[in-house]
Amino acid sequence: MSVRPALLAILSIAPCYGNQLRVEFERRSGGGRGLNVGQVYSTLDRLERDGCVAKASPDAAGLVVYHITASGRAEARRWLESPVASADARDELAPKVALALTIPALDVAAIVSAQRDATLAELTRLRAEKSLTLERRVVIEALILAAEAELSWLDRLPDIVAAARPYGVDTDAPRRGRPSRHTTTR
Amino acid sequence: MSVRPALLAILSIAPCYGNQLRVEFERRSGGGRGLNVGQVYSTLDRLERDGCVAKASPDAAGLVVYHITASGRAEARRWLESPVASADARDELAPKVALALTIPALDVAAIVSAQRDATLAELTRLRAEKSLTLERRVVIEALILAAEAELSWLDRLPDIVAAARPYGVDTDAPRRGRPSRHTTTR
DNA sequence: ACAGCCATGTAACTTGTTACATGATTTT
DNA sequence: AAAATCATGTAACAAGTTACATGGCTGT
Repeated sequence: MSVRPALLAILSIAPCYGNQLRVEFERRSGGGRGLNVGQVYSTLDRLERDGCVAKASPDAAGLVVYHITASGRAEARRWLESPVASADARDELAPKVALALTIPALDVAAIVSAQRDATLAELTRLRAEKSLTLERRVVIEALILAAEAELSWLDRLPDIVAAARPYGVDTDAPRRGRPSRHTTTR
Repeated sequence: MSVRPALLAILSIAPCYGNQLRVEFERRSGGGRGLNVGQVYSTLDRLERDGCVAKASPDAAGLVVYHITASGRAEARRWLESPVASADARDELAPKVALALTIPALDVAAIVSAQRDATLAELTRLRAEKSLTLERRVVIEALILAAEAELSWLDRLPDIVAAARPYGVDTDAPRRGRPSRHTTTR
């Protein structure tokens, strides 16, 4: 999953400092991807340069907290709400939905529904393609099967969520990796 | 699909010049990905720096032809023969197999078989994972469905190839995009 | 002749990745 | 006190992407 929009999405929940973002990223995107801290800082630099986040001076504990800006919040929402392009959907979609599930006050069902539409459209397009070469046919067949699997997964999502979260579990605010004496997150 | 090993694999068939590699790459990897020529040249620079290819002086027609070296050939073979890691398999595998199908004297069936073993092992591992968090469960489910789709595709491959290539079609040597008066490829 | 493509590059930029340096805090 | 971890960075590099400059060749 691309790092930049994901960090922005996490910052749209609550301000975070650098290393906290790494922890939250891994926790909320379903693991499977270790994120190097260094990349968090360089991504934050670019986000700040682009006016998506603002850097606060180190607080009493020496932590450098970043806040999201209005334009950053808009970019995060755009990313969350727009379907993943089917080309890179394979490794991009599931972590994104996992992350979306941890964001409060977000209509994940609508996002999933939009994604379903997009994937179905793509599947139709793929099936209609009159593939000429063997190579193309081979690739098309893989894309079709992947799109079908993606649809199955999208349809199965409500059950997975319901099974894991019978009543509604608090997954709201970012937390520190290890408790410390510093000011708590909120 | 990653560009570097793919270019190397093409060069293992026959020497090529820069723009020819772009054309061959798109033709042999089943389309779906336009490759910028600029990237071909910078990739060739790195390959030359790493001793994988050697640059010839411009020929009579002004074309700069690259030849693969022994170590480049070894790298290409390693890439072709080793299964794709399941993390990035989704967009990496199909184009790679498509490309492999266009390489003469290559045991594609063995490659596919090795890939099948790897994917099956991965699927078993995924199913065994005791996912704790909802996010992880969501991702795992997507990976399982994708792996199953991948297995279906691998199993269907012989039929696809047989259907498209009843007798055996020549897909050997790289060719120029447009015929020209220059020396032909071989 | 002129438009368009072929072919070779170069430059600037984005994203991702690893390794390292530094200091503070926490645990043992 | 020593070791491990937390936290903030920096530097170097790999890979991909786009845009542009240049010159030659081709087709109309």
